[in-house]
Amino acid sequence: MKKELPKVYEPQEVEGRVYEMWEKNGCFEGHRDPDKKPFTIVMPPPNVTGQLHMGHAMDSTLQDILIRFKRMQGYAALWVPGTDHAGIATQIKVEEELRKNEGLSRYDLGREKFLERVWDWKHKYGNRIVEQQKKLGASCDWSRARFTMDEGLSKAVRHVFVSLYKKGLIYKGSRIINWCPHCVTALSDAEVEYQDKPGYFWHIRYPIQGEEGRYVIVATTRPETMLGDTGVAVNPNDERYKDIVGKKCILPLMDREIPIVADEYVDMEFGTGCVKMTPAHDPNDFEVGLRHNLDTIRVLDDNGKVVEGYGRYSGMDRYEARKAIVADLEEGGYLVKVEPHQHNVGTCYRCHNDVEPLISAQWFVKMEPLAREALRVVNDGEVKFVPDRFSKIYTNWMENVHDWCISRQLWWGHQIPAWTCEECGHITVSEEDPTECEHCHSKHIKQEEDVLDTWFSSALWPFSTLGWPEETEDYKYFYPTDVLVTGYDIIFFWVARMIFSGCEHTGKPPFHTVFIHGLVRDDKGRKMSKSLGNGIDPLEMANQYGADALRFNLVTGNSPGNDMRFYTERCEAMRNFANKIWNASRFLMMNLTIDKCELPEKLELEDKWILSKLNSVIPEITENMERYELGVAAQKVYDFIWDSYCDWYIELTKTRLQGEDQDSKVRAQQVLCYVLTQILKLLHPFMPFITEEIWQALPHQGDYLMLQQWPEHHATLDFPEEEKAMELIMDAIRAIRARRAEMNVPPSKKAQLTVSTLEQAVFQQGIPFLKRLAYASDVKVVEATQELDTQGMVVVTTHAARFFLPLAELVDLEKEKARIQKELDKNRKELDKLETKLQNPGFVNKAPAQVVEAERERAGKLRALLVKLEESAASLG
RNA sequence: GGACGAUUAGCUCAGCUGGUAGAGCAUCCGCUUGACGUGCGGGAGGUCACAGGUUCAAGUCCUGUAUCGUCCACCA
Repeated sequence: MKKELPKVYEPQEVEGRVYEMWEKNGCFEGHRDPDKKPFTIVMPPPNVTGQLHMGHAMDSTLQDILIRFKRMQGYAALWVPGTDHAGIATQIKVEEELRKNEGLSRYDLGREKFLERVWDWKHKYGNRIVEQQKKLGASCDWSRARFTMDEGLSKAVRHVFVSLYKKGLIYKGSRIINWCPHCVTALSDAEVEYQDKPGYFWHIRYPIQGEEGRYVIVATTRPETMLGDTGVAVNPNDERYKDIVGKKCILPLMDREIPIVADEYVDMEFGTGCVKMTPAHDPNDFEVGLRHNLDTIRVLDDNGKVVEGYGRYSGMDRYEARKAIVADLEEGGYLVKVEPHQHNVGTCYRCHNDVEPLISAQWFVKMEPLAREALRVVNDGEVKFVPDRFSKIYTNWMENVHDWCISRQLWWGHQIPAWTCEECGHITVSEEDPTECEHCHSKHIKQEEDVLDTWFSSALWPFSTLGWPEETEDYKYFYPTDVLVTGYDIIFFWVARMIFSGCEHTGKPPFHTVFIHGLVRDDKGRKMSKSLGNGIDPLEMANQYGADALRFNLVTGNSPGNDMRFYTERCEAMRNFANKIWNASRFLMMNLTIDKCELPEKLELEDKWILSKLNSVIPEITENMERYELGVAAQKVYDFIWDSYCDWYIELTKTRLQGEDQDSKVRAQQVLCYVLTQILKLLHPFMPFITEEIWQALPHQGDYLMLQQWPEHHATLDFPEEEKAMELIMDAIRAIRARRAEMNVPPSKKAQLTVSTLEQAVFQQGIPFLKRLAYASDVKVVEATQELDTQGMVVVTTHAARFFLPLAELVDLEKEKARIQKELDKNRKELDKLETKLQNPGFVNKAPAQVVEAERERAGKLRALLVKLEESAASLG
């Protein structure tokens, strides 16, 4: 069954076709099988309107590797894909389009019409990212794809909301929250990004009432908030201000009397020790205000403008107002000084405008009771982070978590299922839309306008996608899921919330392992971003080098949880690797006369060597995979393929393949084919396309490589003796090549070879290999004790043998002596070190026996080598 | 102010439970060896940031220092 393959692997020609084959034949589907163990991964749902970036590519690749591996191991593997409605992100995008194309705002359209537009948008672009995932080979069960605003998931959201509300874990309250005046919505603490920004520290004089000429100086970074000041605080232990506590001061510009209170919160060392209190616009002031009964006066509206009633400041934007107020303070003689000041400013994670803390009526999830269990499952190891260090980040956050603000002043999302009675004011919260107030039965009820935080629905993702709250078969079989793969950047947003939600609503943590990866950065180590324009499109890379190469690039050369830099050159290197396998397979197929791929009864030395090596690397790779050391596993596959299989084994078999012995030829093919098949399986999770394509062209049983059994260790294929013998021959080949290279002897110039050794049998077997790979025209193996006429010979030495080549005319005798001397020195030094070690009773007594034994063996080899080198030196005179 | 990560070959990084320092790229020499020049063979290049400690043995474990980076934190 000879088959011609193109000389260069063409991923573009292969990938689409292979993917379609898998998909059409249901290879990705997860089947509930009572005889199998389930293995489930839910994909972190990308934004429905998003485009695939390198971060997604890495995330998906890692998940696909895991799921393919587990599938081959015989698990009922299910990878659930889907998309997120991404409240703010999507709404902003559609609003921008609307403004650009039609000059309209969402208010012009009204809620209903606007939402229709967003759904249109979703239908138009929602599938784009799905198609992009497919290009990378993602083996998701697309028939189970979900969207966070699907009917079923929306039902889960409502169920959870009602349930938490009934337990008293959701409440509505007027609290100080983070507000984005640009997005015009409340944000949760997690959605605020703090940035160090240069600013100023304005020192302002507040006159003390009734004490002519006396005043306090407060310092602020946001002078515009003074409009809402309702007090000044000092530390109760501060001797400087003891006498003024309880007095009042006059708020400049406003001429308002505000009390001076004493509160431990104030740091005496910092600034002037006097702090202006703006309870409506600062979380700390809010707390102080509560303790001292200060008024709350909100001075900024939802758009960040000064509200009515503040004269010329009203209607000004907060920054404009800041300027005006500072100018007025200066004019009024209240401004004492201005200092440059670096401070931490909260910004909106979506639009990066400064967040304004303000008091607003919002809905919250009470976190403390939920956090308790979420901490326990991680502390008790029911949920493990890989790498482990992220569990600390998680617990640290969870221990200090504040109540979660879940209402958003948006339209796109799950509308809060709470209805306020216009007559009695009672709030009815219900899974079904109510027709009347549950308290007074009035029909005049109105649903909350706000929607829920996007992360409220994503928090339910591991179970809502499986049909929960219904007790579906999928839910019963596949839940809890197994591994969650995601970047460290959304541990708080998402992972933490999934864990407490899973615990609370399903009674179980949603997964046992959180596999965290880092960010993909550009070649200079910068974050890839739209504004920098330094993003590298994964699809472009896949197009150019193949999805397999891209995947391999993304999974090797970095360790879990660490960021990686993306180098196009590495894609190229991986493309070359794919091509290498392709050509190895091509070579095999060109020589293929068998139609069944099974091992022969009789195995040659080199066959046993490769099989034994394969046999030992399989469990290593499996273990690495199971420990999420995917990069290490990939590296081992890479090395085995390129080094052991291609550079050595294939070369070793060439003599037989091109020889006369038909049986031997067939057996070589069988072993080549067997090992290649095993290799393809090991490589498949990493490079699914090319491995499947080659496998399909090889003799095989079964339909698809992706559904084959993962390779296992076979005790009958361990051949330690043969492995060692083969290594002796390989050492010889390497040494002879090195010598020839040093002397610039081209391979075409063959030379007679005499082997002087105590391992005659081994080297007898090695003759064909020495001929082909050490460029020997003829090989003579003699007993090491035999006297040889080595006059005019170049000698190559390994610990097992000495090799003589009649190439002396090519070598400078003096240089040769120097070379041998150098080698002698090096090895003597090495042996000295070893012998010291072996004479150390500490080492011999305390080190494990096998380590000591290994060192003894090494010393023995070195001694043998030294003896041979000395002989060589002597023969040169 | 806390916590964490990084520091290994010219560059980018691996190195799992301590046991003779590795890869890719770059570089140098040689090779049309009938799978592959997206290749083959050979070489050069590291006192594993620094200082202590534990150990028979430390790139690997512990303590501290330095530099860079990230996250968290209400310092006006």
